[in-house]
Amino acid sequence: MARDPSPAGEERVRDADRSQNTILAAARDEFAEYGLGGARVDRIAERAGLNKRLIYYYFEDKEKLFQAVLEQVYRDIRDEERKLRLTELEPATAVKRLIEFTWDYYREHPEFITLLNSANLHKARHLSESKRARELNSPVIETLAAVLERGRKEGVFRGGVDPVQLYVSIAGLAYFYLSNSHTLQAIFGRDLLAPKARAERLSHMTDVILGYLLNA
Amino acid sequence: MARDPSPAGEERVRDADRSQNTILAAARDEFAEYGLGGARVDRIAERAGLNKRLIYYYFEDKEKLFQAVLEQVYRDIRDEERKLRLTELEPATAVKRLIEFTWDYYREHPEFITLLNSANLHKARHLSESKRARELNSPVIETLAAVLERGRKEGVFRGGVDPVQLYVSIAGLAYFYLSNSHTLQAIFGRDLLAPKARAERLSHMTDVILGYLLNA
Amino acid sequence: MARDPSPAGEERVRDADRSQNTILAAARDEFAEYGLGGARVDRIAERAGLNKRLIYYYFEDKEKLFQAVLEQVYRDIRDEERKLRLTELEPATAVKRLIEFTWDYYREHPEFITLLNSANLHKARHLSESKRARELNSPVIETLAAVLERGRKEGVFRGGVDPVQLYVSIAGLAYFYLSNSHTLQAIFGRDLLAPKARAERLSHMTDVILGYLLNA
Amino acid sequence: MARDPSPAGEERVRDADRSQNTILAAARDEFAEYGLGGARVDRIAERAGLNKRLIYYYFEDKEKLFQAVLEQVYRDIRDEERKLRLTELEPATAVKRLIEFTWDYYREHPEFITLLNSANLHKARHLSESKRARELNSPVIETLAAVLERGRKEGVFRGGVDPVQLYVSIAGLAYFYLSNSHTLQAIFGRDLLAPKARAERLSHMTDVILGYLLNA
DNA sequence: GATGAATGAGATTTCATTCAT
DNA sequence: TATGAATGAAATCTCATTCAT
Repeated sequence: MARDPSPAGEERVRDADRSQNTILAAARDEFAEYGLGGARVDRIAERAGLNKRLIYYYFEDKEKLFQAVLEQVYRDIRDEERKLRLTELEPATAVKRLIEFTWDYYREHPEFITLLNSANLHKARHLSESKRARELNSPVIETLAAVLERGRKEGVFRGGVDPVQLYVSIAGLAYFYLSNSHTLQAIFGRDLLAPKARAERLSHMTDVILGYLLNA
Repeated sequence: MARDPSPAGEERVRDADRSQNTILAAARDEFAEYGLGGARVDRIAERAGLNKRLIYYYFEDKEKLFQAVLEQVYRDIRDEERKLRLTELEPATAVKRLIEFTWDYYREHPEFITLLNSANLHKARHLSESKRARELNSPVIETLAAVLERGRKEGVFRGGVDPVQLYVSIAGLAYFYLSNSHTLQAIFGRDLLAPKARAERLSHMTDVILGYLLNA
Repeated sequence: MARDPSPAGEERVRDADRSQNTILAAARDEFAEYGLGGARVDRIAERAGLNKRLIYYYFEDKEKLFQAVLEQVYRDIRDEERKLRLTELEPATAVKRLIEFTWDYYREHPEFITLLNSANLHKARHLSESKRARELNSPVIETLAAVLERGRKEGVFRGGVDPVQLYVSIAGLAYFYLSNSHTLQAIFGRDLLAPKARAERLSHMTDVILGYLLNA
Repeated sequence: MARDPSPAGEERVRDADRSQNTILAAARDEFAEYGLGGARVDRIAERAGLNKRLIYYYFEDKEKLFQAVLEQVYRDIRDEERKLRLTELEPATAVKRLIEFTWDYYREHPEFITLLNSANLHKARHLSESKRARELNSPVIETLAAVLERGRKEGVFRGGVDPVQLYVSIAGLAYFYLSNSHTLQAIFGRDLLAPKARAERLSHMTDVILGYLLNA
């Protein structure tokens, strides 16, 4: 039986897809490391092992590529958040789980933090111009609302807590520590990313949020 | 009597100082708006209304200028922190005061936030190379330690609270909300900087921190 | 009866011809709009609704395509000129007819003008390399010679008029006005292509040529 | 007496002026030879013997440079036209003088022709955007009007001749022959720029215009 | 005959920096 | 102290063309 030299249509498509994804991953790393302004298209091509021209072929220009990267990293975190299944846990456990998840995700995806900072430096123009911005809303907000409500009903949580505010607070406690770890270290002289320091931070964050939420 | 075309020594020095400060302010705005990578030396000169060459004359190169800007904005916030006089207040009031100060300062100095983000994107290299990094340590840490200790002694605060962790947490609650306001708005569709939203955020932050600190 | 997926030979040939003509028309428009240097192969493919590769398949490269376009537009005008039948008219009427034809043809085929300008910018290299250049000679020259001779014999036209010079003059009177209408308009502030202005130009051209030719 | 190493202020200014003029001349030649689309900024810098960056320093970008070139060549021809002093001549001599001038100027400045063609290919956008477009109006129009009027009064010229139409016609007779000399040659097989052919063309043009203008 | 993916060379433009005074 | 002119290196992006079916 002879080898078929012409691949099926789907396979051809997959090649284009693969190239696009390779570029996307390379771009994500480059943008994360240098920011939008400091990123170099040449370096992205090099990282991807693909011709620079192909980047323009698929993504039009640097700005659009950045937008594509942003959409991608948001989709990634949302996918993970969707897997959390917080409603199946006790309210306090659910909140603890969310704090841990947030902390771990940010730690394991430092690119997410720098990319978000870059996006905000540009006033999130790349997101507001995105047609998919709608889909990027966090699925956690709704689950967290349910968790808070259940906790309140069961008498363990205080009432009147806005789930968006709480979500932002949890994020903020983790984000600031990790995003600014270099300046904090330069100024305080502590190694904030040493295992012990990291454990202490997570513990502190949990104390703060639960200390606030739990009824005495 | 002939006009003297060359100003006296002191005057020249004062001019030099003024030029330096003008450049510094222009650079701060430019770096804040575009980040280190996106900032343009030409634009800084234009903002300052001074010749580009002067920038190199006084600050050697773009990186050193960025470093000078960073040191300056840190000195500015530390100066303000020093005016807080938290020890003169009741512990809970002192903490509330610190939260409000942090929130207001970040709000009124958005350039501080973007500059810090830029510094961290570059792994705070500009700070660690600075000879004045030592002076940039926050005077609040020590005062906050005293406040926490007094609160604990008076029985109003829980014990075992690390002042650095708390300081970072307060900063984080404010910083993340303001730094990421553009992406948050693009995704949640809320205007986070409307007066009402701002008041709610400050109120929530205070609730979280005091809820955590105060004994029942 | 099974569907035949491959069209019959003749059909395929007809498809090929059609594709070639589609490309040719698209290329003519593109070259006319942007010149040889400014034309984009991508845009030609887009205009033709065909794959870019086909252009190379049929025409080898951009230069050869331009050459093919040039030959085509010359063939087109020569075909129209052949339909004029000037010898069947009175000499003065024949000349008037030629002036009107020239004016109308240039007006209705602005692409002819810009293509000729492009060809001349490149020193007509695309024509001199063409094997069909011979066929591009105007059939009008000979008829015009006959018309002039008859007019002279009948005593209505002056003698000693070179038909090529006259042909070029008629063309020039129309061509310059239309080719340079944009700059003329920018400078004189008149709208040269308004109906009234157009009628005046044709009238003037006829006056000039007949004023020159006709005996008193 | 020591050489003064610092040139006077005016001399410094002249250096910048000289650079600008050098660039302008180089750009004029390049644009004339290759058109706007085909011109290369690199080649302009090379022709000028100056750093490519300087072109952007003085002229912002390629389009603005083209605009500056256009303004310049228009100013040049207008300056020459102003020197004509047609009103001092007999009407018929004045018109002959204008025809000769137009013919000679176009012959000696082939760049003017190709630049105008380029400008028109771009719909004279570079002129209409120019603030100096007003100044580019030909001074000849008014003088020609006076000449025509005087000729009519003296009974040598026909009446009712629009000076703009006549100006355009004279230009057209010369322009078309020279602008399209390459295609004409490729098609007619004549060398249109040989001395004899040139003399014949000028003679023919004069015959046409005066044949039209002069009363019998 | 027809096509989407890919590429190398080169285009315009940008930018930090230095020169010359 | 201050400045306009000038530059080399490198950035983004373009374009005609070819590859692989």
